[in-house]
Amino acid sequence: MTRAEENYIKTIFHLGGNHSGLISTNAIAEQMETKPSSVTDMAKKLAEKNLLNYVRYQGVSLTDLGTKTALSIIRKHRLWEVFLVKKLDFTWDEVHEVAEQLEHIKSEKLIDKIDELLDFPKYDPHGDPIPTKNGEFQERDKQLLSELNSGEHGICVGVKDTSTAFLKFLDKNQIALGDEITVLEKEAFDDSLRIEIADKQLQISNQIAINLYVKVEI
Amino acid sequence: MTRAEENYIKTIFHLGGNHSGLISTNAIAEQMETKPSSVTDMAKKLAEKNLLNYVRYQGVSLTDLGTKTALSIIRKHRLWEVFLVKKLDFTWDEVHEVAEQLEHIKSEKLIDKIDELLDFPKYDPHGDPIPTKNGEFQERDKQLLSELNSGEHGICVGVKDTSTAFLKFLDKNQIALGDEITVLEKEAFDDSLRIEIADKQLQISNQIAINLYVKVEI
DNA sequence: ATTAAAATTTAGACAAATCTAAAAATTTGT
DNA sequence: ACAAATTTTTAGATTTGTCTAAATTTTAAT
Repeated sequence: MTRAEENYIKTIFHLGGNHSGLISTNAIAEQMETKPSSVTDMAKKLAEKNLLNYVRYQGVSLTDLGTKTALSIIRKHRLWEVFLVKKLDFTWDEVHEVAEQLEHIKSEKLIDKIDELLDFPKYDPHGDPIPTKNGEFQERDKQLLSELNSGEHGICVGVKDTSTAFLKFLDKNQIALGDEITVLEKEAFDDSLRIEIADKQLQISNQIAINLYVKVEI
Repeated sequence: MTRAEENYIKTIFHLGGNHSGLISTNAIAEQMETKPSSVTDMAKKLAEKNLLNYVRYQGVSLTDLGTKTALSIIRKHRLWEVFLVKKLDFTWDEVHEVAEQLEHIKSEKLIDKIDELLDFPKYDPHGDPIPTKNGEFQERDKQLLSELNSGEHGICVGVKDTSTAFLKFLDKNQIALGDEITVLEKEAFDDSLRIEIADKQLQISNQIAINLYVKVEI
């Protein structure tokens, strides 16, 4: 597989192309910052290779082979991210760009050894789950912080937005994965939250709360 | 720089393109298993970018910029090789193929951190020197085992042939970098050698001796 | 010094991945 | 339901890196 093909497969997976519905040419083009006509060309090519189901004028979905391929690429991406943070002291906002390159390295032995070196991590630095070698993919039970009500609390387990700006904001405010967050008050007017984290109180906007995942203790 | 461009620059460096003479189109084509006409095209392109001096019908040599670029790629290649052997338990015959891919990853921070993780190694698993970040490149004082006479001895510091076949042969015969080798007898008829290594005696052909580098103690 | 052989370059073609502009199909609004 | 708007596809062009075949230049031989 070429790098371009792998990038299409990965993007389609992230857009939900394995589930019921079809993903539109436009949606893919927008996500990949390319033109719909380019997507059409590639869709035909990948359908030919049995990686996609492609229905003209309707969109695409991943075949089983396509899904397996996507999971393999995502596995590599996330393992490399963990490697960069744990072994090379990269910060969580620096890893994406480099992992985008490393995910295309072709060597099964390499990625299995990296997995072993890292002691088989289950989540990447942003809290996203790492598929196993067999393509098993366990989505963590989580919800957005914005869905919590006053008095409820949870453990911060991931971010939705992985932009540098957002990640640096979290660092600055000392919000990290694993921290316990309690919602003290929810302001009805703008949906901002007053939260307690590590014995400190903090006021955060809804924009922050809809990009932080928490796991609620039962 | 594209991957193809980087591969040309690296190959030209290995063919000695920084030194006095010009490297022929044919030599490059043969080394890269491509056609001379393709090399001509690329030579023009790289000359345009000030990486090569290109004289029509004569050949190419690297400019200072080209040499600097080549050293940067070789540095990455060799550091990744060390990483694979030291951190991921690859054998020295397995590393080349993967390092050929990893050397093209674009991130200065990444390779500097790998360098640091490995504690700034000076030589790769085949005994080849690793250029510094500034492109300093210290060739080790070494000679071929075949150049030694009876009774002389040296430390094994590198291999000329890095093929799997040769490296596996060395492993099988327990010849490793750092071992002391003494030439007991040189057979004039076929230039084969009887050597002593780690208190064991071994008969090796000239073909082996011309591919093993040793450093002679003064 | 010519000529034959070898090496090198040019010209034209191709595949991959992309684009623009025009055509076709689908969706939406009334 | 049907015209308008939107989406998608097609057709044709472009770039990168490659190839083959023909032409050119250099080298080697007598």
